[in-house]
Amino acid sequence: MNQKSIKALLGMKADQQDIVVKGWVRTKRESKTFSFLEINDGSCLSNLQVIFDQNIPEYANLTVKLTTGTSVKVEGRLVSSQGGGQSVELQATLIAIYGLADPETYPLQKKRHSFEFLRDIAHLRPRTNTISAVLRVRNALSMAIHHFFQERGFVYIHTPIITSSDCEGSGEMFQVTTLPMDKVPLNAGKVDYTRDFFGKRTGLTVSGQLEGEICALALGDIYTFGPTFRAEHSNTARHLAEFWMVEPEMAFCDIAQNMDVAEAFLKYIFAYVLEHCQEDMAFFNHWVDKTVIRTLEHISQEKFERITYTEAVKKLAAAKIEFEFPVAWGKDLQSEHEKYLTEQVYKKPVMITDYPKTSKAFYMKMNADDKTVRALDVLVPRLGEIIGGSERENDYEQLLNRIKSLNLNPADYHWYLDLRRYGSVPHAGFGLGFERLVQFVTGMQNIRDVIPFPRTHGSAAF
RNA sequence: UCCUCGGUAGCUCAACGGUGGAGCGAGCGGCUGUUAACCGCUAGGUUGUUGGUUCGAAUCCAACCCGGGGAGCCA
Repeated sequence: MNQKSIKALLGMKADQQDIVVKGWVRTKRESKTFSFLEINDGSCLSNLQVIFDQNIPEYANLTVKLTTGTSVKVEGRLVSSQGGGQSVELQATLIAIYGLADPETYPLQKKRHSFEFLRDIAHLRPRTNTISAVLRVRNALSMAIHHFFQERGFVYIHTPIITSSDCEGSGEMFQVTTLPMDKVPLNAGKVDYTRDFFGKRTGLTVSGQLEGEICALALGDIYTFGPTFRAEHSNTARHLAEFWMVEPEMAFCDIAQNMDVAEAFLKYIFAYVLEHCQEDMAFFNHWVDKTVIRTLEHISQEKFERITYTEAVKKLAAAKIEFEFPVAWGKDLQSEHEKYLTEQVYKKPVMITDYPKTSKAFYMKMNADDKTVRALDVLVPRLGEIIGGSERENDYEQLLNRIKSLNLNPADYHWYLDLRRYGSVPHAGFGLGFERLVQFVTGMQNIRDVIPFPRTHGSAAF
């Protein structure tokens, strides 16, 4: 027997004998002497139409048992379809059931469900069109990211998940401890971390950047791609407590080259997914956001806008519309400001650089004006910030002064400072929120629907 | 964490102080190369939880729990 994925079958010619398909029933349309099944095996969005009649064993029994969600093996012949919805279909000679799905209790129905409802049944939602398409696109995007960097000679680095370095300013950390929570050892009234597993306070990483810099200053160009954890009480459609982040770091690289890489990176990925996920992307374009394909095609060709923070503030100050939050140099750009720039003024991704030093992290390179740092935010329409990065401060004295002026303890950063004491070079990098990328590419509104098992404040089910 | 809207049948919603309904889904029957199938019938509910106001609460009030949207923080 010739076992095939549905994806492979749908590309084959009719009149193939002894085909075997295994998958799950999506719907059934039955009549007295023959019935239709639609089978999905996850290999692609499309279902395979199976036609079976009373000549196959157990026909009457099968029409009762083959309800939505049932897992089956179908043997038969691939024939050209007489109906209009598909070119080929499987004329079954045998249907065997692996597992039933009681229609009285199986939550997935042959109708549309809200994403909110599907989140409550996250163990079953990958069986839906939208979520399975998301997961296939997610997979393709992962591959695109590796392809892009590997083609350019970047080395894939695995930075630690458990870390003792709190990348200051990157958000609250989840603590990692083996100390007994009901009887925490104390020393002079404070938690005695010398008795903890690592002998010091540790947490889950909020960024692999600092370790990435270590490796970039030895290997040249590197990237990380791994899970990241932030214990923020964020409750929005674009925040997760556990998410995946891509962080390239490049030695002998300044802010301008950093922007070049970020732009080429996004364009490469968009073009890749348009080429490799045509069926899934057509689905998103039809059912989720009717502009996604046009937007991706447009962006993968257009040049990204590049402006400084100061120029952005001028643009906003000249805007004819009234903002809820007033614009002034030195203040952070609000969501409404970013939306205005990407959606009203430029209608494409905007790269903003040279932010006031007060609103950015300590490790960003200071400009000659001593007021701004070489930060880089890449903003996209609808979502806002998808990439955040910078040229790093590579001057030892400057970095030490920044650490001190922010009341951080230089001893905590001794190895980070060492990178500037020994063979320091200009270097730069950025972080891409992987789930935000999936959101942007698919048009999905809520970040919880582009990761198989979302972790957010107050929710870690499944 | 703040603001805001919501929680009623398996799902999506209506009823807005006076005996809780519809569509879809499900079950049963019928019909047709069907494909958002179609036609008929049936079942399905302590209205998120707890307390309060009232002769009477899904409806008004309070607290809590859960969810959506927005904000902040960021990727």
